[in-house]
Amino acid sequence: MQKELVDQIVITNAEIAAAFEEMADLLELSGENAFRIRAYRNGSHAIAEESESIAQWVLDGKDLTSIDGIGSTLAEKTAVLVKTGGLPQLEALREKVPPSLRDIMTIPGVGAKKAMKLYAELSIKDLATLRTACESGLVANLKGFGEKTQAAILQNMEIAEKATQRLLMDRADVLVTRIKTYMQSCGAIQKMEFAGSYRRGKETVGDLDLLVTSSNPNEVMDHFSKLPMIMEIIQRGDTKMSVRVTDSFQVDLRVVEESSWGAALQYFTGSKEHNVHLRGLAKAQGLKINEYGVYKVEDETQPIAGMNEEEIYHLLGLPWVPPELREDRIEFLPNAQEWIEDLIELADIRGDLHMHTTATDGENTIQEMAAAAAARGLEYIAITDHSKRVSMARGLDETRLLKQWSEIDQFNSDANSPCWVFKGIECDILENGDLDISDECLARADWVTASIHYGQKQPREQITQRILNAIHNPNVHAISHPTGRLLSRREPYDVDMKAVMEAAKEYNKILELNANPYRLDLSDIHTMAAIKMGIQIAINTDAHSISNLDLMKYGILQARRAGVRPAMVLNTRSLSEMKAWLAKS
DNA sequence: GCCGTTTTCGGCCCGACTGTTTTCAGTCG
Repeated sequence: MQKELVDQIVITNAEIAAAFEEMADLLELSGENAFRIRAYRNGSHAIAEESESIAQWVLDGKDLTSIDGIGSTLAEKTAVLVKTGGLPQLEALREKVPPSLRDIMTIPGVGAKKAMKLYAELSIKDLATLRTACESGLVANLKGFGEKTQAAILQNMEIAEKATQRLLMDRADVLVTRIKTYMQSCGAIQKMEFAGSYRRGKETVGDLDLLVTSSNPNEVMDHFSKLPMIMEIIQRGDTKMSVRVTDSFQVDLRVVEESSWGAALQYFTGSKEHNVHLRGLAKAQGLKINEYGVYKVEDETQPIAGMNEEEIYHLLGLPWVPPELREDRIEFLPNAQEWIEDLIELADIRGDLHMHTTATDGENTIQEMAAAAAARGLEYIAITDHSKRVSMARGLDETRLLKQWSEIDQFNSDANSPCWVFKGIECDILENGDLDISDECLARADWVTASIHYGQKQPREQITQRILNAIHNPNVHAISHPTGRLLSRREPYDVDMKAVMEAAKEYNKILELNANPYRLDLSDIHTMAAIKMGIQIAINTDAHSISNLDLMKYGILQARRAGVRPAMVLNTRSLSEMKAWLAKS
């Protein structure tokens, strides 16, 4: 590929997706055909989910219509976006509909129709003018609005601003545990489960969906309404109730009959894409699925399934699909049945190959980490403290590192040691692409994982080349947190992951799936791409304390979302297999 | 605008809740 072409790739998948999402919003505001709007949203979603650079596809002349949800029109528009950076149709729509109306649509209870009505009747274009109009009572006078709507808009405006916040998985777990514990004291509840993106193990959670079975919904809802952390009850009907808890976070409660448990659990677990696909399959077989059960189209009075999820999937000729896979990415592929049962589980993990000690920025000693790992059933760990460039963490130079390794040798030689410790290092990849520890020293390590901590803002080619340098070094076994993202905090480095993966494949190097809920790096999408190429991954906690060893479960969740099986993961090997692997590489 | 074992037209998941309507539209998930 010529240099000029590389320079032209300025638009990311996320930017293309955002353009189509804006098209969809503006088309919706213009009152366009709902299916056309959905087509743009689906296209946006498909491009955001694609792990390879779509811009590169366009420049390589590859056929975009091979992506599900992209037809000839969206393919053409994508090409225009890539080549010109803009889209004439989007510009025209922005002239017709003020783009700031999209902000108004983020207010709960205000959709396209209401936003457009506010604009047409009162010239309201943004949140500020809307607030003024509400405060002066103008909005309540509009046909179809009224006092309650006006008050709700005022109240929900601040929520709209906070609504972009999503909870990390560990925070969501805390909420879930607290709510579950509280709800368990309600005698009217038989079954209870959190559904939605939480059950699917998504990297962040936008709200919580609590599903319960009971023959007395009112008693359940009364109990729920007394949940100590509730700030506001948003709505309450016969079977459904929505509340806002601390930090504006929304929790939905749904009460169903025991006979609908499976159907409701399936329905509310989602994702939307998975459910649309599933209903399509049902329809093709003359069946209809809703949250109450599965029905024959010719007789909708009596459900033929619905008690549990298994019977619903089996009725459609499918294996039960674990919630983590329900994103309509790989779970409906013809061979899914073969590997779904073999999906990785926490119990498959035999070791942890990334953790820190008191020698750098960890809170516990080698001995303490080893004992805690053994207590969690692990056979081995690798101690991978920081190298000297990471001065903030008091990174190790060669002298201190060799001293730590002799300490580990001594630890392993003790017959009473709780688990085996590999002599490792998280070696910094310096800004100039060199490694932070000499090759002579690295050659004496059992396990070297390389990662970037500085110069994260470097241009794509430079960052990518640094990681490639590390992969090319024969002493390096793995790349840790390959994209450097911190969820809700920091964007990933501008790195060409396709090039990284191709090099990892060629040099037989490991890519880490860092299990820390802030990182989850590799992402599920990148993990999926990596295993498809036959790259081995390692799922590690990057623990800085004993308790951090428990973060492994979040890495497992993401791996399951990517369809990872135990054989694809280095640290599912037994100690003897692991030693043999390291001896060869 | 997308898509195809009902294939180039005619479908596209569908039900609950709220506020406003007096039988339903808009919004949400």
